[in-house]
Amino acid sequence: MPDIHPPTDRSSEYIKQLSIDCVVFGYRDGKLYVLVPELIFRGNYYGLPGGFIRQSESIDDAARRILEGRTGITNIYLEQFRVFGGTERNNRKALERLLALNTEGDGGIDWMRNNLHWLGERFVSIGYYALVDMHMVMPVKTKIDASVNWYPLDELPPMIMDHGEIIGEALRSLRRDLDEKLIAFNLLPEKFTMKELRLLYEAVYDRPFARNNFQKKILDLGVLERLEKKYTGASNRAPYLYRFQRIDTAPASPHQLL
Amino acid sequence: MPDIHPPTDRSSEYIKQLSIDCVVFGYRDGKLYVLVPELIFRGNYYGLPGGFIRQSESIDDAARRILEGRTGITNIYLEQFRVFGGTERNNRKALERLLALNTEGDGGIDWMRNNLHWLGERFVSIGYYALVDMHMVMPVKTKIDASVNWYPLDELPPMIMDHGEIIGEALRSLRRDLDEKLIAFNLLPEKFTMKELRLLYEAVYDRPFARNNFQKKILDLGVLERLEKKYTGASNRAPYLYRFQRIDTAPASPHQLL
DNA sequence: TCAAAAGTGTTCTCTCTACACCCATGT
DNA sequence: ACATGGGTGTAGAGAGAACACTTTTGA
Repeated sequence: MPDIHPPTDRSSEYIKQLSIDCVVFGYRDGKLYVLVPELIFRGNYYGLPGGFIRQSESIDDAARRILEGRTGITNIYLEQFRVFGGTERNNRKALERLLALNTEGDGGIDWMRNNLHWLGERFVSIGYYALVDMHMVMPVKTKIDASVNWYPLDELPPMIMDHGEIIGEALRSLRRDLDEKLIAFNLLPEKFTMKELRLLYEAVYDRPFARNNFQKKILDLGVLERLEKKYTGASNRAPYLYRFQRIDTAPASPHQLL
Repeated sequence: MPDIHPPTDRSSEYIKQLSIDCVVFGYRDGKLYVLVPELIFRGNYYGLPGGFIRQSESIDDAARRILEGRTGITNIYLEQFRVFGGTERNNRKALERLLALNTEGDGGIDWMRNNLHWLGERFVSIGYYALVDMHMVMPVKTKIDASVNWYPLDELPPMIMDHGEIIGEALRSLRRDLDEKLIAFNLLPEKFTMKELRLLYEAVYDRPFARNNFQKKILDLGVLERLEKKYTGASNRAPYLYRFQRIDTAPASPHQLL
């Protein structure tokens, strides 16, 4: 079980009152999903995966470390999208109440109780969104998680604090960036059909795209490589598989090309 | 002389290691300007106007407070655009060197020396850009400024740390937002001619816009109110003045309408 | 009457959209 | 053969760019 690298006695190892919250997007079968851990408190509390920033690492590195710990995959596509800095972003009272209701000596609970002086302060949080291939992710619990699961965007559990709003802002940013930065491919497996890509776009923008026009628009971008056909056994024409165009011999993942 | 509200003995009043840097854009005579204070150190050091976040205020409020102190105007259009969080963002060595070279007991120098334990840490900084009507601004020095002046974008002085990069990112964000959010009017006086607005666009995007097409595009937005003509005394047709459309009777500044 | 600059209209092109048609595949 | 769904082409609508022309103003 990975550590979320929280403050310990050496809490000065981390920047105080500054956190990172990550909205991890995944895609499967026509739906966008978000990776949401359930907290160990009794009573169904859900919060975004997050963490803190070490004195010796950049905020981007911190976000990457936090996400690699939660997803088990490296080289994640990450985008900083907004800072949340309202004065109401303080956990002390809620934490004290929850800790009073959760007295058993669970590791995570103990840890939070020991670090309440730190965790109970007002936090400014930097929002990152991540795009991952859901099939590559094995969600990993930290010691403060009861579980970590994927939830469709339209069936999110009630989120603590402003984490619901953070997801909303992440989606707005994703919609703004998807076309411009050509990052949709980070949500798909290496090989995919045009229909899969189109359904992904429809899931992100929550609207239909005309089949033929979408194909033309995407192919005209000139970033896809057409591969072999995909025979599914269905009694219809087999679609081609495509791959995001890799530049020369670089064995890079898509987002590094941009 | 306003205070920049920095840490004092009661440094716990502020969030540590977290700062705000502001890129204040102004426009005049076909050029974009940025408000840049010169620091009191000998040797021409220029840094963005910035400050810190009180425990009792949101980051947006902090940015507003910082800017109101520097410009003397309220109701400033503000946009958070990015966080800068590299590990190299640490002033200690540079500060110690500068303080050693500036031994006279100036108020600002003393204050920095007294707060070096605080100011010398690594800082994560939230970037805001502001759009103001240059003619309304009376730049105000804080105790660590030697002067505060407007500089055209293409004649910026050498900036400390990563402040040059911050300005570049602010401009990129401004270019992305200008059309989408209809915020150009915050850079102009209340009444302006179509040519002034067009020259502003040309300054922001550093490219020409066709006169007639620009006029059509802007008027088709339906947000401008045509006022009386502006007689300049020049021997040519007098242009109309326009005003950003106010909604009903609200005496609001433009950005509040969005 | 003229030059300068503002206002306005027209055409051309390019892109996006909608509709149509053809092709491959397994039953 | 036929239903199903993928690939491709074409005509129409709309946005944007280029060009032209008219109007106003003060010398």
